[in-house]
Amino acid sequence: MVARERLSVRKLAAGEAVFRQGDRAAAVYVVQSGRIRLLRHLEDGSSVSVYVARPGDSFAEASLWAESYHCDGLADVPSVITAIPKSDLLGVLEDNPQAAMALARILAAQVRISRSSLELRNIRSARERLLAWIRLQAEGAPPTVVLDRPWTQIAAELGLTHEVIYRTLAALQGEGQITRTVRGIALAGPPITGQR
Amino acid sequence: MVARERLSVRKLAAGEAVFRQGDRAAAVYVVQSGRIRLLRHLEDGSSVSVYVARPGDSFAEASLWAESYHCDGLADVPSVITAIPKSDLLGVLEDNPQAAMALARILAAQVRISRSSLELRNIRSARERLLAWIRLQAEGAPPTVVLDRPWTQIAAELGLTHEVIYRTLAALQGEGQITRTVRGIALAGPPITGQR
DNA sequence: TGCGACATATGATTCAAATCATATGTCGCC
DNA sequence: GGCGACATATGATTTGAATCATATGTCGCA
Repeated sequence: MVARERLSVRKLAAGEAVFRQGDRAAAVYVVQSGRIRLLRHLEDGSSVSVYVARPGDSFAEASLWAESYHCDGLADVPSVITAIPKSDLLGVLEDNPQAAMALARILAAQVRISRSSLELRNIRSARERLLAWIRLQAEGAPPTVVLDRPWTQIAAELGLTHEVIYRTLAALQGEGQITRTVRGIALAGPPITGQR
Repeated sequence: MVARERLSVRKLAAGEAVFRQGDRAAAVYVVQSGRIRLLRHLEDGSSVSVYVARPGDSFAEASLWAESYHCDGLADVPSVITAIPKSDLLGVLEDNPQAAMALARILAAQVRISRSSLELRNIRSARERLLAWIRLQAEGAPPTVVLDRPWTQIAAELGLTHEVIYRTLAALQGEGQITRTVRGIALAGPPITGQR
């Protein structure tokens, strides 16, 4: 493990940036509390959310081999994170195979997450895309999924406008496919068993 | 390195499967020649191409920690691959930090690739999406990009129908934005410099 | 050499999501 | 407690990609 003295803790207000796209890559981070969103900017001014790190998650691991960050790291809500300086981490990883393997495993998981988003994006129909997303959320966590962010944000993550999301939610509820509460949503019908 | 005897070489015909979604995960692979496509199946019968491995690339690294493959591995063209049995590779990685770090680095690169596809998918307009894709291809490799697969396949990778791709190509060419040759495509205007 | 599978190409039509508009609801904060 | 920012919600209209149709071109192969 890295000596505790080297780890610096940062507190961030909602909307504050951990780093900006193009900044020199200096550290890998772990979320203590709150939520950090990685946002990539496109030339036309729009942006994509590529990852959302929650408590316990690390982010910006790729900075270990990159000169600069290739996306913004923004706090969605007030957050506390730990920064692990790049050089320190590289040192530990280079003579600790367990640690290096743990990192590889984390990265493999991220590949899977990212590919899942891609899979979701391949579903053309807004209705089916949203349903698939809800099923993903419900997997292993039924019966009611509690949302920790507004639908507007979820809409953007799904690559849909919030208008379609609200309309589709209304339609699905009308059909009895889902039931909604203030900050929650539940699938009707047999719950998904979390096998795989 | 893994003893040569443990590595088995497999030759695949075009269309042949290295493994199928759901098969027990037994090995990680390296492409010697040809091209292997990872294809994930959706419930509705459609599918997404999540990765394309070319000579020198490894694939199915996540199988190291997974019980079973979560996508098909299909040879696009006649291919030769090397299989590295999971247990052998785990053994090597566990007491060779350099190897483990190399794996982490490969995985970090895959995260970036996958996030790039996601970025591309976020561009709504077929025209802009295609242009962005061409720019990505052209990056560092100008002036003419030689295509090694038909537009129909590229269309699917981009999440567009081949009809729109052909129409958009025709339009872009008409505007003088691009020039096309039999198996090639070139951007008009100042070439992209490969800095980053 | 000729058949079959598939890529390239383009026209016509449909359709679903984006866009534009607008209203109400919620919540933090001065 | 009232103002402003933003989420939720829904209607009307536009638009661009999907779909359906069809034709020609290319290439491997029997």
